[in-house]
Order: sequence, then C-alpha cells, then structure tokens
Amino acid sequence: MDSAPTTPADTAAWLARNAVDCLPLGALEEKLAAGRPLRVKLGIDPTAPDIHFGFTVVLQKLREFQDLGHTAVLILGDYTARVGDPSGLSATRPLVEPAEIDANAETFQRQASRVLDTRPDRLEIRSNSEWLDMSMSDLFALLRTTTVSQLTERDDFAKRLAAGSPVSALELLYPVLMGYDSVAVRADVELGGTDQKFNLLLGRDIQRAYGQPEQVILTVPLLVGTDGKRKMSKSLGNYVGVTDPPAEMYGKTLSIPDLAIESWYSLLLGTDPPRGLGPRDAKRALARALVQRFHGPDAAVAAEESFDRLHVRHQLPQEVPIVDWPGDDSIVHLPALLARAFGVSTSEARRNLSSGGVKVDGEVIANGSLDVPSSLLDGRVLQLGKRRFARVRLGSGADPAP
RNA sequence: GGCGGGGUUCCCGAGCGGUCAAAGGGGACGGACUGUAAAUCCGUUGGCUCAGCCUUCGCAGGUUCGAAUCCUGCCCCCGCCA
Repeated sequence: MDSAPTTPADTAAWLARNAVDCLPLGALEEKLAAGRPLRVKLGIDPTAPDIHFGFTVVLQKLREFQDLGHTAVLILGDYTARVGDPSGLSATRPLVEPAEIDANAETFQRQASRVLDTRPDRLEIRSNSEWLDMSMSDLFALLRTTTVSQLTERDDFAKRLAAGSPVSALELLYPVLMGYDSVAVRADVELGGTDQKFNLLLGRDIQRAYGQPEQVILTVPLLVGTDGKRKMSKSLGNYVGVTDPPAEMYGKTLSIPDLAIESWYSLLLGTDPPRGLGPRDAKRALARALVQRFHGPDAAVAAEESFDRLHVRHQLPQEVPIVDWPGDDSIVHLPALLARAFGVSTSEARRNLSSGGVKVDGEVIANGSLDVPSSLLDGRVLQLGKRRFARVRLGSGADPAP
C-alpha cells in the first residue's frame, strides 16, 4: 500500500488513480477539503446477491473511502429490482419476491464483509423501497426533472431504439429512480462501473433539481470475465464468485485467457503481473493470491495442489463422490449410469461415450459397449470428460426413479 | 384506429408443403495438442427403453397422404401513418 496521502489534492488523486472517470474534475478534492466524512454511495442489485470478482473492484474502491474515514452507503435496490436495469440483453426481468430480496440482502452483507469495513459508523445499508414507494404526485415531481431525450441519450437505449428493439417505459424510468436514491441518501460521491456512468451523471441532475449539492461520480473499469471477452457477469456465466470453493476459484482463475492476465492483476490485486514470469506462472500466482484473499493461505496451497493433481499429473481427486447403483442386474446400461452419476441426459451420455469421453479407472470405454457386466464396474472410478468423477457402488441405495 | 413487417431449437439467425430435429454463427460439451479448465484444430449439440420411437418452430384450431412452411382466430413485438 502507498503511504496515506495527506492533502485533499493528494487524497483525491490517490482515490482516482485507477478510476476511469472522476467527475467533475476537481470536485472530489473540494469535497474532501471540507474535512467532514463524505457519504459514498454504491447501489447494488438484490436479484444477484452473489458477489463476484468483478464487483469486488468497486467494493475495494468503497473500502478505500472507508479507510479514509468516510461513510459507505450501500443502497439495496429492492424497489428498482422490480424495474430491472436495462441490460440490453433482456428487456424485462423477473420480479423479485420481498422474501427473496431479504434473503439476498443478507447473503450480500455477509459476502460484502469480506471486502468492506462493516463497523456501524463506517457502513450504512439502506433499501430504496424506503423512499421509492412514493405517491403518484411525488413521482410526477420526480419525473419533471428529466426529459425523454436525456434518457434516450444513454447508449444502450439509443442502440436498442435504433435497432428497433423494445424499450419499455418502465426501464426508461430506472436511471431516474436510481438518481433519486442519491437525493434520498444525500450522496456526496457515487461509485460504479463504467457502464453506470450515465446513471451516475443523471443522479447529479436530479440532485440539483432537488436543491442538493451534486455528487461526485467515480467509475472503475469493468473486469472481464473468465471468457476474457465480455464483462464479468453472473448471467453470462463467466464469473468467479467470492464464495466459490477454493478449488473452483483457483481453476476458474487459471482458465482466463492470457490476454486477461494484466487487467486481472491490475484490477484485483492493484499491481502489475510479476516480472519474469511466463503466462502460466503469472496465472498460477494470481490464482493463489485470490484464493488466499478469500479463503486463506492454507486453502490456496491446497487448491493448487488439487489442481495439479487433476490436470497436471492426471491423478484422481482426493474426494470422489459415490454413485449407488442397485445391484440386482448383472449388466449395467452405461448411459443410464452416467445420467445418474453426473446429471446428464442419456443422449448426452451416449454422445460422450461415442467420442471417447468416458473412462473407467482411466481406461476409455470402447465404442459400442453400452452394456457392461456389473462386475467390471463395482468399486471402479467412472470419469466423464476431464473433471467429473464418481466411484460406482453396486447393490445399495434406492432404485433409480423409473 | 389504419397499413406493413415479425415471433424458429440455450442465444442470434436461415428455412417458407415432403429429402427438417430444422443451414450458419455464438455458447456449451467431448477429443487431439499443450503451460491450464488458455490458444489452435477436430467432433458433437431436443429427449428416450436409440439401426427405432417420442416431443419441438408464439398459442388454439383447420386444410393436406404429409405443415416450421398454407388457412382462420387469438396473444405479443417492431415500423410507418392517424
């Protein structure tokens, strides 16, 4: 860590050092110069409570503010979740039940505590249903602050309109409601990913309309997902969750394309990749560091060991789950066994069999032999692909559902 | 309200009476190779009691030996006009 900056100018520069935008220029320094703790807002989406690496980038930024004595104000978007932030991918998202939101909020807090300072004077958690469940006349007042052309300036709205894709009136409202959150919590600063820039800026306009000082906006880069192409997101399936088990966290990190190594180092560890290491070793070091951060040093060592065991030395994992198979048949139908063991369809099992993706005790099952004497399977390790294993146990367990 | 264009398999997107479980791309899965679950190359990609059978092309009916493809009604989306 750098030594603590002292003057407002230094502090502002330090906070903005890895930000994409910190606007308006000079405004953060002015706010800091006032000398009081700032209220730093970060909105979160309770439909996806599991925090992934991408979100930790902005959480870490929030933590930096906390460490300087400022107050983190987390806004749980329980009400806006009913609107859905337009992602461009899906126009409407499923409504979230209140009970589910509560559960998600709890999950979120637990996971966020791995990054944030949770002391009550440093962290304030609010739900926007507290103020967004407003009367129609209050809503009219809010809507008067913004014009349609302001809203359609937003990149993805503009694109969708140009492409003739649907844009619901409700979605159009989302940035306005989000902006009102800033009014409600009197935010001095709002953080977000670069994709939130428009929303954050609109928050300033709305604060001004309500006679409040305008917030400073600070955006951080989006982390690319494990595919190395698109931003990390749960719905794209290219994410690593902070609560992923160590082995999975390690493996997923190792699977990022070489081109993503530098940005992962920079955004997650705040450093450059170590000099003199090849991509493989740089990634291994990265994966170890990340597992260590979220699971501790022992877990990091263990995760690396089990990865090497499986993928480098091609040995069995230490823990192999058992699949039970009723023992009354002397012949076992392999597709059915694979379906039971790995949750694949029997058709998929057949495909894997015919492409040589199924092994018993390391031996590829030859084409065509779909029925195998049970004596050849009992106690053996069944393997599908490179990393799915199950030990077969005959003669116990319930019958498979007919 | 009027006119026109659309709703296809996980996603995007061809098909427009049989040869369609439906082109192509993406994704996913498997294989080869390797430094990895990277890259590259190859294969597969609805389900099942799998040389056969069953279900799928917005929904419901109809025409036909036969429909994703034609007809009718309905629902939804987009555009232009009002």
